[in-house]
Amino acid sequence: MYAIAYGVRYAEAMSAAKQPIPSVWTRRPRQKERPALTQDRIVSEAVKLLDEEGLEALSMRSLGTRLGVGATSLYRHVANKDELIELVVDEVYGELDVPSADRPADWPAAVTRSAHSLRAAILRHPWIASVLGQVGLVELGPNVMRQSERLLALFHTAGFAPGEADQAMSTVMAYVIGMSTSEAAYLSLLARSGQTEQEWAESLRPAAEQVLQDHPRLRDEHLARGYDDPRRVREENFAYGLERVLDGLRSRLESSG
Amino acid sequence: MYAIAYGVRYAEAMSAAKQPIPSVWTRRPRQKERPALTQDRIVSEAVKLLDEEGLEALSMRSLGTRLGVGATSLYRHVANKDELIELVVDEVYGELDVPSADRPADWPAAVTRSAHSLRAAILRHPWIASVLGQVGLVELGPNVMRQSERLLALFHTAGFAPGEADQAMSTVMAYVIGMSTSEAAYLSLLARSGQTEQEWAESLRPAAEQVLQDHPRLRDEHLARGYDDPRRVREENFAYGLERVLDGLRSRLESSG
DNA sequence: ACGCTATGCGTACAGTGTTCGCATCTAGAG
DNA sequence: CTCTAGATGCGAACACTGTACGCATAGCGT
Repeated sequence: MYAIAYGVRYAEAMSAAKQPIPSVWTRRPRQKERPALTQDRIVSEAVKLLDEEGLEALSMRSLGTRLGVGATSLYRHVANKDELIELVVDEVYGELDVPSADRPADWPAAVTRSAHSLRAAILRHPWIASVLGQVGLVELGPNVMRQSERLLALFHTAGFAPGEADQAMSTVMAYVIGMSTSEAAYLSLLARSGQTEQEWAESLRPAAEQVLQDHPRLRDEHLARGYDDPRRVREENFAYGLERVLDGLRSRLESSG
Repeated sequence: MYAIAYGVRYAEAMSAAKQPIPSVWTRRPRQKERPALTQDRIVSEAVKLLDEEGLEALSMRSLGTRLGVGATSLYRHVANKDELIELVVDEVYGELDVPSADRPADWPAAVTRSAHSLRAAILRHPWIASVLGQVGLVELGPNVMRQSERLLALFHTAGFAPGEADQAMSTVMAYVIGMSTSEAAYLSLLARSGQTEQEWAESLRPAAEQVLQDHPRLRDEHLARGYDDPRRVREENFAYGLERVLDGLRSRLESSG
């Protein structure tokens, strides 16, 4: 498919070369037709593809096609698919909104905002749940480092000592990632099923109730909130846990400083 | 390979059938030679394969070979590779040690123990990090439900109201999973590199120090504890965060009850 | 005008998950 | 003991994957 398109483009270039005034046409035709394949373009197109069609739709060939390029051309700018995925993860971290550390007393609000921003990014790109576990060294990505540095600043100005600030940050990050990736995995499954959440829940209800009969406590919890708007429930659950985590950190800060 | 083995077995059965006393030999030869392919056997062999050779070594064919069986035979007992993975995840949850809810006051100790047990299971099977994000509905697995029910009991007897106990449990689970899967992902990468952690750290040091120059706060944190035994550091980090989470939950319990 | 280097790409290969239809084995009924 | 129905194993085949290799080309510096 792209081979045909390329053939056409190539023919145009050839006929243009026959013109007596080559300078204008031969100088940089490439730039206009194809904005030059670059790592940035590959990565951001990969994110788009992942958002639109999900993780299993990302292959080197499909990505190449979207960029009007052969699959193997990508390997000039990216070592392999794993590296591409590392880059994609770092790209997503770039979307975070971490406030700068101004007034020390505001740290809980600032961390809360960062946490919600991370959750939102994960839910915007649910495929990241499947991918986070495969990437060993996220920590070295430039965006990850930039945002970590900013987040760390919040904990430092809050009064956490060096050596402890990192632990506090990791605690919050672990909570947010754990909570959000589980949400994202669920939402991915839902999306793959093609149903709305209501339909899905309804079709699952008989099996669920069957299996909840032997688990009274799970059943009680389900009955307590199982019929509210699920999106709202998820947000409340996230906020609840985040408050507990921040409470725990705050009390530690007060008792030690 | 297994085709040859099967051929031999088959020939034996045929020659045995010629004997005048067939009863002993023809009755149930199958049972002894091959313990009958069953879903349980498939799942537990898959776990062994994953532990020994890692996630990318798990294919239907390789798993079949280990069981002395063709790849496609597995599909009689398992719908999918995805389903196999769901089963495998549930199997791992079966290893958890969640104390039963006896004395209400002991809940922080009991939850702490459960948390460490979950972390240990994840680190014993590091591949689970890569796989957790792919499984949408872990919650319905029988082992997951059993352990959740037990964990929930801890929070109920602690005094958390129905509707809140689930939130408290999710908070702890999210923290533990977030922290442990990130550890596991790192350890998987390390294992794939074939190096010891010291070698690995040493070979990474120049690049790391280079990149830490522009991030003074990350650098400080690194210098504060970067030279201790990394395993110990990870355990301390985990314990620190867990204490904060439980503190937050405890203070919530005291202020509302 | 000429060569150098970076870039694109077609081909090929080994390996994947999964479907299909055929052989075989096992249990139970007559 | 025989016969049959259903469960189980399996080889071949298909569409698709990531990626190594080598050749063609483009654009730049001389």
